[in-house]
Amino acid sequence: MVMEEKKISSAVIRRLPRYYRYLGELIESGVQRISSKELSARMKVTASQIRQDLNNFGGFGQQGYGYNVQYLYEEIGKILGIDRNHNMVIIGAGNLGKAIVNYSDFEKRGFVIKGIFDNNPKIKGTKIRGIEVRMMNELTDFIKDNEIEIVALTIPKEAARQIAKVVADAGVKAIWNFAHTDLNLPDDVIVENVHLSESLMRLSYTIANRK
Amino acid sequence: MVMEEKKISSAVIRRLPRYYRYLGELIESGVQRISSKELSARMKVTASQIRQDLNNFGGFGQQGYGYNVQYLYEEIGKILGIDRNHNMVIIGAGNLGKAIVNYSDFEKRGFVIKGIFDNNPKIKGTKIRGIEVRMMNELTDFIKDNEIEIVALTIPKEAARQIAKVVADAGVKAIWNFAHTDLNLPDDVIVENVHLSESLMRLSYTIANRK
DNA sequence: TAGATTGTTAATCGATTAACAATC
DNA sequence: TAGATTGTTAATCGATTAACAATC
Repeated sequence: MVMEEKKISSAVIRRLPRYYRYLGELIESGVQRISSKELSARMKVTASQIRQDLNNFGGFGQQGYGYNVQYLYEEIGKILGIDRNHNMVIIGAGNLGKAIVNYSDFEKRGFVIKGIFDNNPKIKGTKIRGIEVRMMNELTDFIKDNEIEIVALTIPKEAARQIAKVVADAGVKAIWNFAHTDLNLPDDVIVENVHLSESLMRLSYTIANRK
Repeated sequence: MVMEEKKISSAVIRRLPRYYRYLGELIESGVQRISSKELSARMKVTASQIRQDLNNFGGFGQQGYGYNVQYLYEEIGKILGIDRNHNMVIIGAGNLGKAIVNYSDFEKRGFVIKGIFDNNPKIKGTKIRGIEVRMMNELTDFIKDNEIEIVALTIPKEAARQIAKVVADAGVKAIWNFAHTDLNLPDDVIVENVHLSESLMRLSYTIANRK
């Protein structure tokens, strides 16, 4: 019997990491159980939405009680795939690349930075948080040898479009794209975009159009 | 007679900067006119959506012809509020703050970085792209004296929550928040979040759950 | 047991897509 | 004029909210 997988909407997926973050903070402050109503007040969403969202993945709560914070936190972690490690490389050792390398929380969540790549020979062999900076000609072999799943692109858009193809061919599963361009790649390569200039323009729109 | 302003949905606003980016690239490649059909093919959205989105703001096209690329680009720029300058300060002179300061495209779009603030006395008075690093005690006066509209927060979450209140009181219009927390501020302060860890978790979700 | 709160169905609301008359 | 393509209304689709029976 073939399981008919219910398709989870991207609206739900967008909210999951936020639930995870709030649950993490609840754990830190020693809260052990929470109702959808109380969580909804903190997060400024409806309790109904929380229950609907969670029930896409199964019933994690208990009638009359609410949700066990620790348990729900772990379950959402599993759903998000951060219950295991993901090997990652950063391409572009500029400020943005360095910022990602130095942000230790990613590693805590299982995103292990195995290498940093740049095209500037002057910084070849230098280290950022103990991780060696390598040149681009090593990239394809490095991806294969180190089972790299994720590539973060913090380089200009023209280079990003070109390198994206290279790393897709090398077999990475996903690209975390900070370049100000869309990447046209085969469907089996996941692309998650962080378009900072678009974010800033949305902010500007809101300034310009608020009552 | 009071104008009944039609509320623009956030889904539309999210797409506007992307239209703007594509139109900019069309201008660079010398394209002078484009139909919604052709643009839809490039952007991988429906032509119907493009026409609906644009018609929230007025009729920019011409039947039988399509849209004048330059004109539409400028009109969307006006809608996004980037037809004028916005003074900005960056709080946090770490790698992420530096990345923003050094990314010259923001300035090209009218986001003028007037100051950089940090709490590390060792870098007081140093310059990043010619802009002086100042200490936090100068912040409130600086915001008022320089008509700062936007504050980018690239500092840890605890500091971000505290400084957000300070700059809101100082009268900034909007906060571009890179800290891994939500900011609870009065409704008249606009907050645009860039939660990198949430972006990375969505990517991880997609890896874990793809067919 | 009584009260609380979930899981889930139904109702509503909003966004996207389709269709086509208007018109350049 | 004939062809192309917009602007806009109508139809569809999907997401959010409300309601409530199930149950801890």
